Amino acid sequence: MTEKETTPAKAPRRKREETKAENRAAILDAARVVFAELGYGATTVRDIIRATNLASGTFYNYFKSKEEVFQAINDATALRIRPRLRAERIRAPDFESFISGTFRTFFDVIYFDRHTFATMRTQAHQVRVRFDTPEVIAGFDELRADIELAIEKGVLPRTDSDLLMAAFVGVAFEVGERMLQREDLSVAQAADFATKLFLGGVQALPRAPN
Amino acid sequence: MTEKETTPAKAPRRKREETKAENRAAILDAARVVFAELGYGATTVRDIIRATNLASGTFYNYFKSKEEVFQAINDATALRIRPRLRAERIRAPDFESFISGTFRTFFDVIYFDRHTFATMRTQAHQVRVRFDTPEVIAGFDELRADIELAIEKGVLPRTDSDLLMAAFVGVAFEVGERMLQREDLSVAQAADFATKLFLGGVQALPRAPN
Amino acid sequence: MTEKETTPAKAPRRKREETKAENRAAILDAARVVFAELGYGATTVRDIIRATNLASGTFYNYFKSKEEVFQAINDATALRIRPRLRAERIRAPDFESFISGTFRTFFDVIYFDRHTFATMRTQAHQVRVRFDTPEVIAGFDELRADIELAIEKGVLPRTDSDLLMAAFVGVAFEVGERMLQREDLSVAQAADFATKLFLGGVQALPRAPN
Amino acid sequence: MTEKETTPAKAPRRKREETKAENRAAILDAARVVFAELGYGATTVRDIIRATNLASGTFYNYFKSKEEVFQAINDATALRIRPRLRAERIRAPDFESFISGTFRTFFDVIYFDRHTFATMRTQAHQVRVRFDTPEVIAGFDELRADIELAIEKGVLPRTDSDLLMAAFVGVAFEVGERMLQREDLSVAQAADFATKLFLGGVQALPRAPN
DNA sequence: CATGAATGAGAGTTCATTCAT
DNA sequence: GATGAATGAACTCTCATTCAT
Repeated sequence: MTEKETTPAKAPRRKREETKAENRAAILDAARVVFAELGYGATTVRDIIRATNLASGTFYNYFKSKEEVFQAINDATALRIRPRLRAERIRAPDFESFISGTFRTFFDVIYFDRHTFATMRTQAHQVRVRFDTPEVIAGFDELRADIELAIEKGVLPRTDSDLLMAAFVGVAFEVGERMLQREDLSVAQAADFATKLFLGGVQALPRAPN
Repeated sequence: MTEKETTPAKAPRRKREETKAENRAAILDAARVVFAELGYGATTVRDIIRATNLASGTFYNYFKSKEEVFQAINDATALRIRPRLRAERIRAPDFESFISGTFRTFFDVIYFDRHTFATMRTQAHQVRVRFDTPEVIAGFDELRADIELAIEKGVLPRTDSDLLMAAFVGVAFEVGERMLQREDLSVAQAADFATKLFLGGVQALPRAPN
Repeated sequence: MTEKETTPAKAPRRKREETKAENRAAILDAARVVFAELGYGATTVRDIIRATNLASGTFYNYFKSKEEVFQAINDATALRIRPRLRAERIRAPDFESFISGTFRTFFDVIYFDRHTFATMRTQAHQVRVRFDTPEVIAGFDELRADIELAIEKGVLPRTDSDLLMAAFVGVAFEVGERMLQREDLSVAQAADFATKLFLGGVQALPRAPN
Repeated sequence: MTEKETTPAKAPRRKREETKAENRAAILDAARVVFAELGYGATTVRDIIRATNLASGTFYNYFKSKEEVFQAINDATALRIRPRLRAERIRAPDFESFISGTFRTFFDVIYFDRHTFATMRTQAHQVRVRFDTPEVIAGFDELRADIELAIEKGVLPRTDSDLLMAAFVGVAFEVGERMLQREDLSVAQAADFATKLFLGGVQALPRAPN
C-alpha cells in the first residue's frame, strides 16, 4: 500500500531513506579509513569521496566539511565506548575490578575496531596520530569522577586524580596500540598487564609466558 | 692574533654564513609554531613561509619539503633528549633510580621546550599529534634494552619488556602533557608521581598536597 | 520514433556531452595553435589554457599533461593520414603510381590541415619542430614494407630500404613545407616534383612554368 | 714581470682571459648537450648552468639568455659547415661531383659532431628536433645559388630551384640521421646513396651489400 | 669577475565548492 | 536527491635574474 503510489519514481519512500542512510554510512566509513591512512589534517574532502563510490557533489548533501564528518565519527565512537565504560564501573564491586574492567573494556573496543585503529599505525616514519579527541577522552573523564569517589572513600590514596587519569589514558592507548600491532597478545593479556602495573607497579607485573 | 681583526676576505663570508644560519633557524622556528597551530598534516609549506619574512623560493634553499623540516626539528629534539637519557641510565645505581631518573630527565627536557610542546595541545577539536617519531622513540628503545638487562639481572620480574616500554612511553607523554598544561605541577612532582606509580602501583602514589 | 522528440531525461545529458566535446575540441585547437607559435617544448599547460576561455582546472578534466594533448593531436592526424596512404598503396598498379600516389596523398592531407602545419614554421629563430612522431612515422613504416615488397618483386633495385624510407620522409616533409609556404604551388605540382625526383633524379625534374 | 704586481690575486692577466674563454666554451658545450637532451624549447638556463660547474650568476657574465647561447652555437656550427660547403662547390668540376661533394661534406660534419646530434634522437616518444635553424639552412642557401647557376648553364633542367633545395635538405637531414643511428653505414655509403638518388632516381640506387 | 642565496613571478596540479542537468 | 564538470583559489616547486660578498 504505502509502496503503491506516493513515490512517482520506482523507489518507494522507504527505499529513499534507506539509500540516504547508506550513503551517510558510506561516507563515514570511508572517512574513518582515510583519516587513519593520511592523518586527519592531511585528508581532503576529495580523499573521502574518492574512497566512496558517490559523486563529489553528493558529499555536501550529508556534511558541510570534513570537520563535520570527523565530529560525527567521534560521536559514534564515544557512543560505543562510553556506555560500556560506565556500565563497567557501576558493576565493579571494588577498585581493583574497576580498573581491570576499564582496561578490559577499552581493549575490547579497540580490538573490535582494530581495522580502523590498525591502519593508523602504518604511516611509517610519520607522525602518529591518535584518536584521543576530546569526545573520546570524555569517556575517561567519567572515570576520573570515579577515581575521585574512590579517593573519598579511602580506597585510594589521596593522590592527584588528574595525573592518575593521564597515566591511565597513556597506558591504555600505548599498550592498546602494541596489542594491535602484535599477534601474540590477547585482549585479556593486555588488560592483565595494565591492571597489574596499576595495582602493584612493575614488581607485580605478570611473568612472560616465555 | 689572526682572530683579532676583520680580514676583508673573511668577514663577508662570515656574514653570508650567518645569514644562512639565521634563515634556517627562522624556518625551523616558524615551522614549530605552525605545526603546533594547524597540526602537522594540515600545515603547508606556504604556511611555514608565511610565518617567516622570507620569500617563498627561499624555503627550498634549506629544505625540500615540510617532511624534511619536521625531520630536522625532531633530530634536534632527539639530540637534546637522548644523550641525557643515556647518561642518566648509566649513572643509575639501581632500578628505582633508573626509572625515576628517566622520568625526571624526560620531564625536564619537555619543560625546557615547553613553548613548542605546549602549543601543540591547543588544537581544540583536532587530533593530537605527538612528537614521538622514530627518532624520539629510539631514545626510549635504549631504555628497553636496559629494561631487558634489569630482567636478566633479576631486578625486575621476567615480564613483557615491550609492553613495559609502551606503558613507560604512554605515562611519560601523557603525564608530561598535563604537567605543561597545569601551572601547579613541578617537574619533580610529575616525576615523583610517575615513578611511584611504576614502582608500587596506585597504592604507592604520593599524597596530593591538598 | 524514439529519436523524434526531446526526452526530458535525455536532452540534458546530451547537452552535457556536447559541452564536453566542445571543451575537448577547444583545448585541442588551442594547443595546435600554441604549439605552433611557441614550439612544443616551450609551451606550457597554462599557455594552452590561456588560449581557451576555460578555467585552469578544467584542462585536467580532459588531459593529464601537454604530452597527452600532443598525443591526442597526433593520433587524430595519423588517423586521417594512414588509412588514406594504405588505400593508395593497395590501389597502385605499379611502383611509379605507388610513389606518386603516396606523395600526392601526403601533400593533400597537409594542405587540408594547412592552418595547423603552416603556423608551425613561423617560429623565427627557433628550432623547427616536426609532427613526425612515432604515430605519423608508423604510417611511413607501412610504406617501407611496400618498398621491401617491391624489391622482392624486382620492381626496385635491391637497395637499402631504410635509407629509401628516410629519403622519402625527408622529401615529403620538406617539400610539403615549402608548398604550404608558397602560394604558387599546387598539391599536384609538389607531388609531381617529388615523384619525378624519385623516379629519375634531377634530370627528370619537371620544367618550371617560368 | 707582468706576473709580479698588476694582478692582486695569484692569476696573471693572461690567465684571466684564458679562464674567460674556458668558461664561455664550457657554457656552449653544456648547452649543446642539454639542448640535444631536452629539446631547445624545454631547456632552461638553469639546466645549462647545472651541466657546468660554474655558479648560476656567472652565466650572465657571458650570455643574456638561452637564446643568445643558441645563437652562438649556430654561428659556430655555420662557421664550420659553410666554408667547407663553399669550398666543395668551387672545387666541383661538374654538377654530379657538386652534389656528391655537398652530401659528403654534410655527412662528414654531422658525423664529426655525432655526439651532439646523436643525443638528439634519444628522446623517445617525443618530438624530434632538428638543428636546421635559419643559420644552418643559410649554408644550403648558397647551394641554391649554385643550383640556379647550373640551371642557367643548362647543366640542370630549368626546374623549381626552391623545391630542389628543399628536397636536398630533407634528404640530407633524414638520411644523415639514419646514418648516425645505424652502425653499419659509413659516411661514404650514405653520401653515395643520396647522390645516386638525386642523379638517377630510385632505379640508380646502389645495391645493398646484402 | 665568480659566487650562490634571495627573490617573487609563474609553472603544474589539486582542491572545495557550485550548479546545470 | 545524485551527478560530475566547471571554476578559480591555493598549493608545491622551479625559474630567471639580481646583487651582496
